[in-house]
Amino acid sequence: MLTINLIREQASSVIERLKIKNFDATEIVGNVLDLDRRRRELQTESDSIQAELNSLSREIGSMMKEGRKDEAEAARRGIGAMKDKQKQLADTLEEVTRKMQDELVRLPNLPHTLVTPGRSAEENVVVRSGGVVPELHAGAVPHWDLIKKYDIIDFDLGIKITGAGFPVYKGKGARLQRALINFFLDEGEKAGYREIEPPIVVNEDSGFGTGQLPDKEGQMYHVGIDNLYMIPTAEVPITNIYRDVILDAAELPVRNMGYTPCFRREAGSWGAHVRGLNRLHQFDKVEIVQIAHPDRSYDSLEEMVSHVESLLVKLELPYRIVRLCGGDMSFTSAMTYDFEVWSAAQQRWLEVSSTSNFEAFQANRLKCRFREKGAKQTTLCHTLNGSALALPRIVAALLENNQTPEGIKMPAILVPYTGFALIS
RNA sequence: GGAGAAAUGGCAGAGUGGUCGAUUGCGGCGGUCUUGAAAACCGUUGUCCGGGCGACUGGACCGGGGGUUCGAAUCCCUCUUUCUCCGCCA
Repeated sequence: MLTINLIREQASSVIERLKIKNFDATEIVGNVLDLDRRRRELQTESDSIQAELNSLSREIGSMMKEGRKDEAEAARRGIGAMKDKQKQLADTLEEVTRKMQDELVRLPNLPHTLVTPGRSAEENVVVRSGGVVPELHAGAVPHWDLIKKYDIIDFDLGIKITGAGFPVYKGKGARLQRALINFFLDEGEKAGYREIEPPIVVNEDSGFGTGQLPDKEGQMYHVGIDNLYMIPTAEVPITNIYRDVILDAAELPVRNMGYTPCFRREAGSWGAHVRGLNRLHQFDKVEIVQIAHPDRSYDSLEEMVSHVESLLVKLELPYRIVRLCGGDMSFTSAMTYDFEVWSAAQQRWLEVSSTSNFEAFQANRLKCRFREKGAKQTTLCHTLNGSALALPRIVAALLENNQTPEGIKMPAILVPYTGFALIS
């Protein structure tokens, strides 16, 4: 959510910058400004009547104390009309404030000035790439065939137990999951992230704090009986640690990470290109989260990008890093880097990480602030997060790119974690 | 799941209808003293929204929401959470 101050002070620049995201904000900004003006007028009026009521009540109090009962009674009778007026003003104020909030949450975050315009993923900017695209042997197949051949991931069993999109990992397949999770967490710890094991269901306040609610309600599994949501990413619980928190500037940046399963309903997104591990309802992911000082949040973003990149290098996967164009960015992001690995058997890039700076957009909802030493005022923090990494497509790429007639070779870095060098 | 008790500022803990945003202690910050530190003493110390160039000033908040009243931290309703006892249990 953008701050009202920003809109009040820089309305035209807000509208201009949102055009990069192909969003016409003219009408909403106009409504917000009107409602804001209205809100402040109402508050001024309401406050002054309330002040008068408060002072009258105090007078009545002292009259009672001094035993001037008749005077008190008279004053009491005169107050009714003023009370009604105040009640009405307060109600209107509440309604106008709520309307303004409703408008405000419809505005996407402003893209950073480096973000280029564009309509779709084709217009994303490739920042750099690395790794070597492998030459596959004749008869190489996509991962959905490999997992059957070696009996390491079973979709049919998942369908039996739960439903489509809930795979069962078996034997070396399960061991590979655990190996990757441990590898990612160990690397994260070396990079200065504190490990968190959060709850994987969250309440409504948390869903609102990171922006999943109310908009993306349908994307989350909802446990109706207790009104809890299954997390779509560890970003939700880990970022919400800092909801309603005021940090010291010296603590920034805060670096946390966590492994969790992630649950996504992915309503309506099934079809071609989502076969096998490419899109699931439940998957594993290690997420890194930073809370940063606004002046240094882009340093944090670069640091996170380097960290994610180092993981792909160590896993010896061919990858590229793209900076999303305005049209491909999420509602909440100010700048996003996507990481894609080359899937040799599918002959396409698979997105394995999305690393973003949300600036103060999320922090404003979360009320996550910091205070400079000695300062009276608080300022909104910047929040950032990135996948480091999501497992399924990494597994898909590892299986496909490393397949040989003898079996699937594990990258050297993983062998101590898996306990085997070959899936055969 | 059953019965009872409770929820107040960073923490501890007063306050049961009338200048209470809230006594006090601890912690934090600033100062005096000291070569420095400690101790002692003095001062200061919540958040949010308005008005004002500013000095300053109005309002809200005592777990959340609603109600009674001229007036609510204090009374009533409701939800949530915590604690104690019983039951169950990885």
